[in-house]
Amino acid sequence: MCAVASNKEESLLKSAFKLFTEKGVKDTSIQDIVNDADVGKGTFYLYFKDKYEIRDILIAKKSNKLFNDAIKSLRKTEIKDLTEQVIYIVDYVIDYLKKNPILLKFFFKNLSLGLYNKAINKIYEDNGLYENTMLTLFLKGIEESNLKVKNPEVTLYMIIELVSSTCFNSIIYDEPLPIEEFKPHLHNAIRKLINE
Amino acid sequence: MCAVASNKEESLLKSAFKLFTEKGVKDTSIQDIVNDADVGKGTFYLYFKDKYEIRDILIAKKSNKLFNDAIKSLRKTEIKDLTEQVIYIVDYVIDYLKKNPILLKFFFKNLSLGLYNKAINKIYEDNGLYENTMLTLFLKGIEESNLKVKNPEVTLYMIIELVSSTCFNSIIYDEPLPIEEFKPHLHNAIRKLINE
Amino acid sequence: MCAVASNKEESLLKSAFKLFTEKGVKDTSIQDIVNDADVGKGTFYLYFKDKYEIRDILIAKKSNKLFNDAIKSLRKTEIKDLTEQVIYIVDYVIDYLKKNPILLKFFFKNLSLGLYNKAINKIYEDNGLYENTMLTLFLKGIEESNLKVKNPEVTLYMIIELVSSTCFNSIIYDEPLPIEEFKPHLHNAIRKLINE
Amino acid sequence: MCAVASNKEESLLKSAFKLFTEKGVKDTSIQDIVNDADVGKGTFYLYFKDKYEIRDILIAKKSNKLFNDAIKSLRKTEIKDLTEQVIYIVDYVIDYLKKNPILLKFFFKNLSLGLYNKAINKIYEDNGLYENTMLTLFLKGIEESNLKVKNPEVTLYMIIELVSSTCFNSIIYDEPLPIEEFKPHLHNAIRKLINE
DNA sequence: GATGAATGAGTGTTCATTCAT
DNA sequence: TATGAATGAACACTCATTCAT
Repeated sequence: MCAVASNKEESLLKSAFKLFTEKGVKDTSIQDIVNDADVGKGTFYLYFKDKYEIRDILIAKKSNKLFNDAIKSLRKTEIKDLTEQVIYIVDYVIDYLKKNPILLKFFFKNLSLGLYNKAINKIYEDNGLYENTMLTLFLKGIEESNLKVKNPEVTLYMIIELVSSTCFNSIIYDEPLPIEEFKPHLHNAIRKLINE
Repeated sequence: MCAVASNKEESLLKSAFKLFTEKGVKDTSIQDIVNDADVGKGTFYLYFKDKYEIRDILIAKKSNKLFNDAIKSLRKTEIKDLTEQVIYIVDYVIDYLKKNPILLKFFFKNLSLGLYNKAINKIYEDNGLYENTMLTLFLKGIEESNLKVKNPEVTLYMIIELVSSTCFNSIIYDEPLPIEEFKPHLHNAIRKLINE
Repeated sequence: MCAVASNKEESLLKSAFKLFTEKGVKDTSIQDIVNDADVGKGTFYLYFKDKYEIRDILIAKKSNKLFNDAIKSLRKTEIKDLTEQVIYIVDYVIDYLKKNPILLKFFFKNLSLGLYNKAINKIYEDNGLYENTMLTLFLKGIEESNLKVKNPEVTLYMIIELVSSTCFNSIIYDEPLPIEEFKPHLHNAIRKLINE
Repeated sequence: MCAVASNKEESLLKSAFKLFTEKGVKDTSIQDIVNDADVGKGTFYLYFKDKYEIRDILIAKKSNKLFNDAIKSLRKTEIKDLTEQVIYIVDYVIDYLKKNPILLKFFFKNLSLGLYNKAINKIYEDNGLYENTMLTLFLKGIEESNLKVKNPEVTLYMIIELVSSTCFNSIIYDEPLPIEEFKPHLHNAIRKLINE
């Protein structure tokens, strides 16, 4: 009776995610996806325009979930300082991705974490996924604290880009340092970027 | 007298670069390259393993040239402060890419500016391209100055990743700000990251 | 009281005609037709075997209407000479198709005007559309006049084939002459073919 | 040493013709053609743009050959009267097609005999196939005779269209008459159309 | 070293048709 | 009667790679 997402659509998303993270988007064909989902090829086109639409939907859903989880977890702590809150979330995400390097590769190979990506944002909006973003958290945090951040959007943007572009190499290749050694530098950099 | 790269190889590199920046790597076939270079298709395989090898070689060569040019230009100025030297180079590169957005796309869509990328670094080494890197400049600069930078490699790495990941969107999409408005924030961030 | 064609069937015929003349038969899918008719896909198969059945029905109905209109219009004139009557009808049809080149393409690309086409004639019979054909007009005309036409069916057949095969190129491509310049030659040819 | 048409290209043309006449152009896929020709699928695209290019080439070649043969045969006769020459050629073509109804279908289903078709004419020109056309024969014939034909191009055009559109049904379906019974009517019609 | 004809696995996409509801 | 989700065979077309010359 209740509105359930079609089984087939769900299967396709599941299989696509599995294959994308296993073999990469480029090396996954639509044939692979429908084989794995055990549906007809035409069924794919009933729900998605092409491989890239399903990819973007997956990035939006998965990254939204990850950030929401991070924020939920933050809420359970006593951390009040905004800078430390940001660092907490960054660490939460890093730790999660450290344990899921496949997901890490999937995210980073495909349009960063998507927080500022137009195509992805479109999907967020289409699916009402935008309740608790880092940005709203950050903006509220600045209001509530007595921090003076000149242009908070830009600052957060720089932090996210810095984190995402450095951590990929650090987690995957231990370059320029293994992630655990790199973290303090990153925390330090974040503190400098936030504080005047 | 010295070993000159074969005419054919040179032609292929030239044509590949032209086509990659015109149409993108994905939409350039090996057929396109050999047609433009006016050599046989088999000849391509005499010099390169595949399309991606020629792409990586081009990124290494072109980015090396850009940085060398930036450093040469810096030498002609009177700037002595290391932080300002880094900012000068960053601006030099930004201004260059602003005028060559196609080159920008080519670099950024393909493995960042490549300064810390393994595949690219392999090529640097294979071709002895590593004389005047930003890193040696930076390290020397710190020695000569009385700056206290704890881990200069990591700091420079973070600066480069921050610059490259933010500037692409800024130059191409004016997001989160047009590049000229974004620059002061970037300069500010670089100053914070370098200075204790 | 009498058997009215189902609303759905009527809708499908209407939509199919619209789409066939807009985009051509080949480029119109059954999906297009049922979308336009606002009925379910399965409904199509309730009334028609496939796309080509609906096409043939449309050709039969539309060409029948066009000839009937031509004959009605002829009746309002004072033309008594049979040859001139045939020419009048030919011109009526040409003028109509000149104003509806899309319909022209639809007719001609699909089995001539259908007057002697087996599949189409089958439909004429199935639908009792055969009251006022050119053939009966022509045969009656010969009886009533004192013309000596050896084999009137064959003669009319040749005239119709001549007209239909030449006029398509003339109206659409102005080849070998624009239709208005071509008409006198055609009239002349018809006169020769009818008169001994 | 001498310029031979590639074996593969020749094979493809041969197989395509065989399959087109057996099953029709629409029901022949490129896969069918390359299977029959025993070459790789890519080889097809080395020589032809698509199915329709190979079709048009075949129509041009085959129809050119047929008309040339007809004219050669005419030269061996003593027929001097232009009208009778035209009728001779028409009969030659009809008789040939009567014996090759598959070729007949192939021609007629695809753009008439191609004498006035733009796409086909392009191929004629590209291949220098245009030495002895019916048109040049007809024009010369009129010059040499003392016939008064107002617009010979248009007249010949009408004759060819009349013949081709009527004979198809006559040969294939015996409608409106079997071809041998229809011929006299056709001859008669041709005589009327040529003579003032 | 240099060539380019030949290959065929692989791709994304379409669409007539079925059938459980 | 009416539906439309599901299907999968079929399609045209691409292109990296090979290899005989």
